[in-house]
Formats: sequence, C-alpha cells, structure tokens
Amino acid sequence: MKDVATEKPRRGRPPVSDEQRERQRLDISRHAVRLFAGQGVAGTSGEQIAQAAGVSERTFWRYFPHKESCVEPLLTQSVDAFCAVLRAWPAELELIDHLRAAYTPVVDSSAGDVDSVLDVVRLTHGEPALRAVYLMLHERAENALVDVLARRLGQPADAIDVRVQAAAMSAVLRVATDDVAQATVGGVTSGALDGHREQLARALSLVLRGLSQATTSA
Amino acid sequence: MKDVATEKPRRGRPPVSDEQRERQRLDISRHAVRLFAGQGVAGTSGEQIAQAAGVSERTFWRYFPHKESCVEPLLTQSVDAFCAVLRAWPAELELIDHLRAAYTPVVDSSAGDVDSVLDVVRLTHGEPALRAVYLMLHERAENALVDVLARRLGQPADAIDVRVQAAAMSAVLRVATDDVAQATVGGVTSGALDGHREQLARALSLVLRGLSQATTSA
DNA sequence: CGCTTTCTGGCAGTTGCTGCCAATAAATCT
DNA sequence: AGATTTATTGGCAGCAACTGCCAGAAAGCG
Repeated sequence: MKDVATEKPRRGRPPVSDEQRERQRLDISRHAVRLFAGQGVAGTSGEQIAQAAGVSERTFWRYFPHKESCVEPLLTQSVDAFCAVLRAWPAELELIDHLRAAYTPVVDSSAGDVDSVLDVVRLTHGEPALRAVYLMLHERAENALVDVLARRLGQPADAIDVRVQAAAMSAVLRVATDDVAQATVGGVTSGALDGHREQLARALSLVLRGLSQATTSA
Repeated sequence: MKDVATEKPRRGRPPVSDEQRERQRLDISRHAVRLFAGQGVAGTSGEQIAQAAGVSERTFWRYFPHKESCVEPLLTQSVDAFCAVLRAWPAELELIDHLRAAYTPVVDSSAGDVDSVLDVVRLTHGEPALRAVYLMLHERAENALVDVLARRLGQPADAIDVRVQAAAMSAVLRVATDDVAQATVGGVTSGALDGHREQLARALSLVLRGLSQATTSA
C-alpha cells in the first residue's frame, strides 16, 4: 500500500537525529574513558560518568545499557574507518595496494581521538569487561566484512568460505590494532602508524590469498 | 633456597582440588544453561540458578563472578578439546591429517554434554551477554594456540606472524563451531560432526598455508 | 499561543554482586 | 578422642547497576 517511512504529517517535536545522538554518545564516551583510565572501571560509577558528562544519571543509562559500553563509541571510530575503506575497495585493485592508498590506520574522521582510541585499546588488557565489548565490536565488523566479501566474490553471504575469510580478516585487524597500541605507549608517531598499515596490509593479503585458493579451487 | 610448593607441613582443612572445583562449576553450569534456554538470561536470577544447583546464593556468587559466566564451564569443554588436539600435533604431520586422525569435533571428555554445548552456542546468538563470554573464551584459546605455534615455528611467542596465525585459527574454529551448531538444530548426527571436522580441517590448513608462506618468505 | 510529540530528570524499586561474620567441615597434632 | 588449624559455606547487610513510571521541559507546527 504505502511506503513505511513516507508521507508523515509529522506533528510534534522531531526525534533527535542519529548523528546528533551519536555525537552525544561519543562525548560521554570521552569522559568515561578518562575516568576509566584514571581509576579503573570498577572504581568508576555511572553517576560519576554522568556528572562528568553533564547529564543526569537517568539519561546516561538511556544512552548506554552498561557502563562498559561507554568505550564503544570511541572504539567504533577506528573499526568503522577500516570497514569503510574495505567497502570502497575497487574490484580491479589488489587489497594490499588499496590499503596503502586509502587507509590511514586508526585515524579517519576520528582526528583528535587517536590517542584516546589507543588508550582504550590498551585499557582492554587488564579490564576484561572492556575487552568483551572490544571483541563484540570486532564481531560486528566481521559481519560488515561478510557483506563486502560476499559481493566481491559473488557468493551468498552465508557461504562458509566467505564467513571464514571475514573472520580471519577481522581477527588480523584486531591483533594489528593491539600491536600498534602496544607499540605507541609513549605517544604516537606517524612512523608507527605507517608501520601498522604495512603490517596489516601484508597479513591481510596473505590471509585472503590462502583462502581464495580454496574458494577458486572448490 | 626452597621450592615454592614443597615442604608444606599443611595443617588445617586442605583446599578443595582444582578438578573438584571445576566439576562443581560444571554442574552449576548445566543447571544454569537449562534455565537460560528456558526463560532467557535476563529472566533468570542468580538465586534461581543457585537453588536449582542446590547451593546457597552466596556460594554461587563465589563460583561465578557474573551470572553469564555460568556458560563458561560447558563451552570450555569444546574449546579446550580442540586446543588439546592442537598441542598433540606431531611435527612431521600435516595439520589436516592430524585433525582427521585425532579430532572428534565437539566431543572429547565432554561425552554427554555435546547437545548442551551446542545449545549454548546457539543461545549466544540473541543473548549478547553470552556471546561476549563466548568470544572471551575463544581469545583464551587463541593465547593457547600462540604457544603451540611459537614452539612449532621456532619463533618467539610475541612474534606478529605467530599471533596472526593463532588469531586466524581461533576465528576459523569459532565460525566452524557456529556453523555446526546451526546445522544441528534438530539433533546431532555423526555425519554432521564429521562434516564439521572436514570443514574445519580444510579451512585451517588453508589459513596456515597462506600465512606460513609469509613466515618462511620474510 | 495551544497542541502534539519527544527528550530529560527525579524517584522508587529490583537485581546483581561484595564484605563481613558466625558456623561447619576436614584435616593434623597431642 | 579432643584440641587446633585452615577452608569452605551460608546468612545478612549494603552498595552499585539498572529499570519503570511520571511529571515537566523542549521543539516543532497551525
């Protein structure tokens, strides 16, 4: 009959835009991470985070279901940037070349958050609750990669080879990220980020080479 | 001077053995999983689990830090079995052959828990909290794999190639496990388990082939 | 300005989980 | 056997993590 979202004679206060909501979450995220780094996750209460971010505790809990998920908006920046680059991967290019050309490691639109993102990654060691949301995030990325690979290989998204490739890629991304976070404890240098990209590109293209042999030979 | 654990004139009640503690945890785990499957995680309280398992709520919380970690003992059976097989991988054998010879997919010492384990794996979809502990568990397995691979390749355990291989392997294991859980919704058949092993062995050996090219050529 | 809808904050209440203490259990020593 | 020592258990109190409910404030529109 009618489209789902069309012809809305909208009447009251419009719901807040997704981007604005995401910006709000990111803002809270920054405060939360600073507190987490300073006094640990267990030592930081939801009330503290809310107060630091300048919202009431009630609305804080509306933005985040658990306090550990406060790190998600910051981390998402890094992971989503990688996924976006992958989505823009032209069919005629080797992955390694595409990454060299288009991937600026942790930075994307994140800009000033590079240090914070790496801080969080380091925090995830020794803070199991944070590590868990980190892993969940990478699994979300994995699903995004499934779509990209399925389209590229012309296979259904539930094909086992596609899912294996995607899982391997997101796993590689994770260890490379952990590695660069470890390497930049004393501050980020552009050299470290370049090295990270090289390492990631090399490992990724090898994983894909090994597996596409399977795909094409099967 | 003296060894750490030797010459103990132990006096009072001896602490309970690790195996016994683990058996107790496993027992509680079974009850918890049944409840989780029946009424969801959120709908199951710690008190309920404790009561079902026949212990006080207080001691229940001593055995499990969060109620979601109740699934861990059951899941560990499956993951640990795989790690044990990998540890016993003889140097002269191809991985795929070793797996065919020594790996009985989800079953090991688990024996009667196969269905429960697969139930939990299915539960992790749609129950994010359970999925998180599932992923954490696979990361523990990943670290175990790092040791195995480091010894086999004669490289330090923190070598990037070793960690990439281990991560890829544990990711493949996870995808394959999810897959067999999905395939056995209506009950396990030995054929399904065999197919699972074949799939896993194939994908794994390909990941390793691709990456050991990197290792040997670098 | 009235009307409508959405967002926020406050409050009460439930549940997850921890610290503390008394009671019990399992071992050794006399 | 009984005293002693150490480990585990269970009960209770209490805090922190959330959630549901409701009354306002805010943001659009005629």
